[in-house]
Amino acid sequence: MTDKKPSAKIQEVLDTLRASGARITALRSSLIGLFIGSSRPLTAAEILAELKKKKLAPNKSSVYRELDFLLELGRIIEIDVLEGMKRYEWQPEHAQHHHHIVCTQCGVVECIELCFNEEELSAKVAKKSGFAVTSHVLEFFGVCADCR
Amino acid sequence: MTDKKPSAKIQEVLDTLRASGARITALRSSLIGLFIGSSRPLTAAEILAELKKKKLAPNKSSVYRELDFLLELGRIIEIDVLEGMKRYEWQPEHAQHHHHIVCTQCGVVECIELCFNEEELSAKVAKKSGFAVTSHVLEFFGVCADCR
DNA sequence: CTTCATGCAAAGTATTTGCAGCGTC
DNA sequence: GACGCTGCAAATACTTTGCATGAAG
Repeated sequence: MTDKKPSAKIQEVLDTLRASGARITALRSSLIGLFIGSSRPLTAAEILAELKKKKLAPNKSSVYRELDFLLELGRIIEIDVLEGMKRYEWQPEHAQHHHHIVCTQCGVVECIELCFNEEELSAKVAKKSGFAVTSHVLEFFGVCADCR
Repeated sequence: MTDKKPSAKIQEVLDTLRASGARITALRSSLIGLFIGSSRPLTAAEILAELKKKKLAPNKSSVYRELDFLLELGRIIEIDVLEGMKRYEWQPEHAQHHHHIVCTQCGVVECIELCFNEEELSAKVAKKSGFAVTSHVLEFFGVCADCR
């Protein structure tokens, strides 16, 4: 699968959704566009603000419901970097498991990929705890280059 | 420093607090006792319930304020395992940095110590992101032995 | 014209704050 | 008796829900 222009990518997603019986509404397509165009995870408040800029101004309930919808389909995932609110991140088809680093000064959140054996670590944890380990969360905190 | 009976340990903590000007109240000593006697991180609601069992039934504001108090002193730390509420964990004097595993069925939270080089990992992240990495959060999810 | 999606207002959950009174030292 | 601590009620922040209306297919 080759890379596509964002607009083509959005169209592809919308087509798939429509084919599965979902309606394509202004909120839905704008929100998906927003996610695809964003390299960072977004909060509900940020989404609301961004959509307002685009003259959409949906109700917050609708945004939360849309997030639930995309979550259930696995199109986005929920992440939590201890800010007291959740962030949501688009999952490209072959999304690689990755982590985030949060600037404790300005709050910016960036994605990072790590190259260490997380499988092995999970296996260790499973052995130690007796749990069947299904997932994990690993987030870093620090001060970004700009804030230093 | 040798191990002490919980009650002796509590007394020691209370003495230090008193010496620094804090008052020793029923809530304060019970809460500290609760933390010292618990091997797992607690939520505000759990604390409230436990104290009620001990016929204390404090107001939730007081519990939250007491948690803030202990947090500022570094006697407890805040942890977040994506439950929508915070957990608080007692920090023994030479507390070792560790992690948690949460059962996605019954919600039980256990502590685990990992033996892998987290310093090294943080350094890698710092290099990759350009951030000055100050801390990280690593939590595991799975199904506990009882729930399987 | 049938569902799915939306707006609105109200409720829910976790936590915080202002303030007057009480308890510890 | 001074000052820290407490209860209470109200406020805040984020998210969820019920219900009637609206729009996509």
